[in-house]
Amino acid sequence: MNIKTYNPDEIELKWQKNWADAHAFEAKSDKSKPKFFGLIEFPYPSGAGLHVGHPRSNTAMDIISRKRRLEGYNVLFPMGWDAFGLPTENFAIKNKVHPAKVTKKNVDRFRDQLQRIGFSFDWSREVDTTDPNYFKWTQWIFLQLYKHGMAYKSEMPVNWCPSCKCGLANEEVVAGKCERCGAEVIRRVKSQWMLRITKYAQKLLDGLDDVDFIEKVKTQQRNWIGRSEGAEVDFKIADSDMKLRVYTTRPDTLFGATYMVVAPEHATVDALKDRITNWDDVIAYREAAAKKSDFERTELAKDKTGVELKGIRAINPVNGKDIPIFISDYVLVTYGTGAIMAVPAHDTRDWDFATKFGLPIIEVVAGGEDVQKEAYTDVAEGVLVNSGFLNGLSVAEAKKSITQWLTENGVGEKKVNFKLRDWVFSRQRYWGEPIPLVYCEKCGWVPVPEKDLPVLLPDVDNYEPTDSGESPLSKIDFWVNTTCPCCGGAAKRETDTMPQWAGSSWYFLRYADPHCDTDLARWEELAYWLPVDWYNGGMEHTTLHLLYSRFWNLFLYDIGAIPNKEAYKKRTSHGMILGPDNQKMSKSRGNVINPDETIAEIGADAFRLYEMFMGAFDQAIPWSTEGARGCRRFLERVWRLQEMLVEDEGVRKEMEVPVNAMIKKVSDDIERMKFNTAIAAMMAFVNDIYTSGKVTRGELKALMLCLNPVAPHITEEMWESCGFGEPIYTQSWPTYDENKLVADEVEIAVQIKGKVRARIMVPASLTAADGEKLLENETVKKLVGDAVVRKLIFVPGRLLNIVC
RNA sequence: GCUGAUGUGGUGGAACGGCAGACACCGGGGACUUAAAAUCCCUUGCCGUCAGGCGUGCGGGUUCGAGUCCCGCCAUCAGCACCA
Repeated sequence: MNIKTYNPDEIELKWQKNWADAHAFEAKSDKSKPKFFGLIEFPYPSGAGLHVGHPRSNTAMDIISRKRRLEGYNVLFPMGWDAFGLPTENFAIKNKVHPAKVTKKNVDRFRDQLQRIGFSFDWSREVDTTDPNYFKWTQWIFLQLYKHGMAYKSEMPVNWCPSCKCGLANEEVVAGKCERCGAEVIRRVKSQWMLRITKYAQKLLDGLDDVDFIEKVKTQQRNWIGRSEGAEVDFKIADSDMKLRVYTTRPDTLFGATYMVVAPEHATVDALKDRITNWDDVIAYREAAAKKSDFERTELAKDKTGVELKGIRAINPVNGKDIPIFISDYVLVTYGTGAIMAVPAHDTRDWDFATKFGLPIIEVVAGGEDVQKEAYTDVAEGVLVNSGFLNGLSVAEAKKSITQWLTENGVGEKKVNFKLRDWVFSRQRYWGEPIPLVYCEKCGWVPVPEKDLPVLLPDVDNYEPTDSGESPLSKIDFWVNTTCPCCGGAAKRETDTMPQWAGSSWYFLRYADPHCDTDLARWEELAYWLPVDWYNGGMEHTTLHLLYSRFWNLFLYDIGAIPNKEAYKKRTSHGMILGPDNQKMSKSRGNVINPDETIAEIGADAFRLYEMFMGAFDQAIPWSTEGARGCRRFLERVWRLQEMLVEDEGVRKEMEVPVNAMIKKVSDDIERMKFNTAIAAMMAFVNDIYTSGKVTRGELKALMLCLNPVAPHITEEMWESCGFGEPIYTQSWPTYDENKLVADEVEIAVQIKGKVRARIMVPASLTAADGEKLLENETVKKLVGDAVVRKLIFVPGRLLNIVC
């Protein structure tokens, strides 16, 4: 047989065209088949093009999707573009082009790159968040949120990035810096649209119990939502009718509260202004605290500062003692009630503060060391002391008892708090979805009627951000000025746009029915395709996109807009690909690997193979150009199997175990995302064939089917040139025979007291009870010698351990 | 500080409590070549001439048997970080 040399360029382009012409990977409308919806995060089409990180997640889900198709599923594996966003806008401003043009160019480039890697996306369902037919529904969802009281405008301090000239969500601030540009974030009071995600805190938490997310994703979301159970307690202000309410998770320690602390901005401080004798100090402290950025506030965390509010005292409701009140920025106005009771004996921060200010430390939970030297915070052990009717109780019992007491006496109650904050949803930017509301002097905020959606962006030349913090849209009079849908009078459009997270918060729903113009997607399509069966993506989105989109999905379910409660059934995560120097890839380090160049050198199949073989899928791995070449070498070896092909449709007796073992290993490992060991199993199989000197058609077919999801082009080409029949994408996933996974004879290790002394061949049929028989084996006899066998452990197929 | 993860050859990494280092990369040797590349074969944890010994971050423990389980440390990475 005359075999051509392996030419990936040629065969890869050939098959990519074949698949496209045959619509091979389009999801079928046939709903009688079981469905599989595989999803990966749609990319932001940046000007830089794809990097080698993208294909890791894509290839993994492509492999799973291709396997599912062979297993008989109706598969939806879509791709789209999360195309609104700052870099495009900045590039457009700098180069004086419209962001829509930049987006189109970038999208085309991304699409070409993805197609060149041979992903089996259903391109007929491509979505683009900047397409008016798409963002019409993003705006529609916003209106539903608004109508259900889930969107509100609020005058509040926001995280402001002075470089992007834009407000940021809490989730977008990393260590006090802007997630995108790295500039120091400052606080700025602005009127912003907010989404009431806090109302869904409990549902977002509960939903995690019903889904199959990898544990670290669940943990991170739980921590971010930050539920805590405790109580609110009222402390009377002495000689007045006023009360100061605190939140505590340790109501059991109420007898140990020796002072109170309120956040500097707390309203009660102003209400008591006339009675505070050191008001100047209070003002000075407040101003100093306000000037600190969030970053400084955390940096100085260990060093507690504060000012006592002189002239006023609070009364501890449980024992009537009067105690001093301080302001300090270690208490946050945004959490709980913005005020705390301080129990220095059992809280580290209170202890630090009390020590610095010479305040009394009273032990109320016994069991620790000296509380004058260190706070005792253990809640599991420890017994209440110095606490009146709580004495002798455990912490858990005391919590229950005191909470009941507080409720009965009308001075407090049980309370659940969350760390989760509402979502700042306004951006003062041009390249985003306009918020579909107008402001009318007479009617207030009025939603744009749904029939008038989408609200399009005005087509103008100038959309630079303003220094005043207003959106660039605010300068475009013809767009801003409109009529009130309610009274018909003059009104102005909202000029803020939505954050980039808006479009990505529901895109998975759109894939079910991407061309629908009557709904965000038709009910029956959603009912069939959703939820997403398997969603793979980056850990960096755990508390951003993944949480936001779960929130939108839960909300849409609650208002009856969609049939599914949780968005994603299963979530997994891939590790990052690092540069060859083991550092995060970045332009400035100069360690970025370009996928186009790699594919030009070794081909898309080898590229895909290496992306999956390089290491454990969920761990960060440095790129190795040599390793990638090794994968090309493997494919060359596979290609040359054609020269060794013999006319035999079956599997040779001696190859039965290798073939069945490979099929089992590959089948199982793909499901566990252990792609590296699945590939290793195929390599081992190819090595076995080379050792045997030839390959039958039956053996080669098995290999082609197993390898196809990872290296689809070369396998289709070989399948065709060997005359194996219709293309692989129309075939079925191979099955294995349980009875043919082990040979008749197996090698086991012989150990004496746990140390390996020899290896012998024994029949595979031996069971654990047959250990005695092995003492008759010549090798074993020699090892044991005259010694008395005291114990014998035989693990069939593995080892014989003799204790003597 | 809290939460989670990780620690195995020169490198990436394999190992249901059962033969540590599968599968690769790099390196070494050989074959084929006028030569090189490609390819094929052998070799490749460390120490030792052999016998053998030592080896999975460190120290203990459980077990016939521990990379794996338990206790106590150390280091690295990621996320959160004054959340009462």
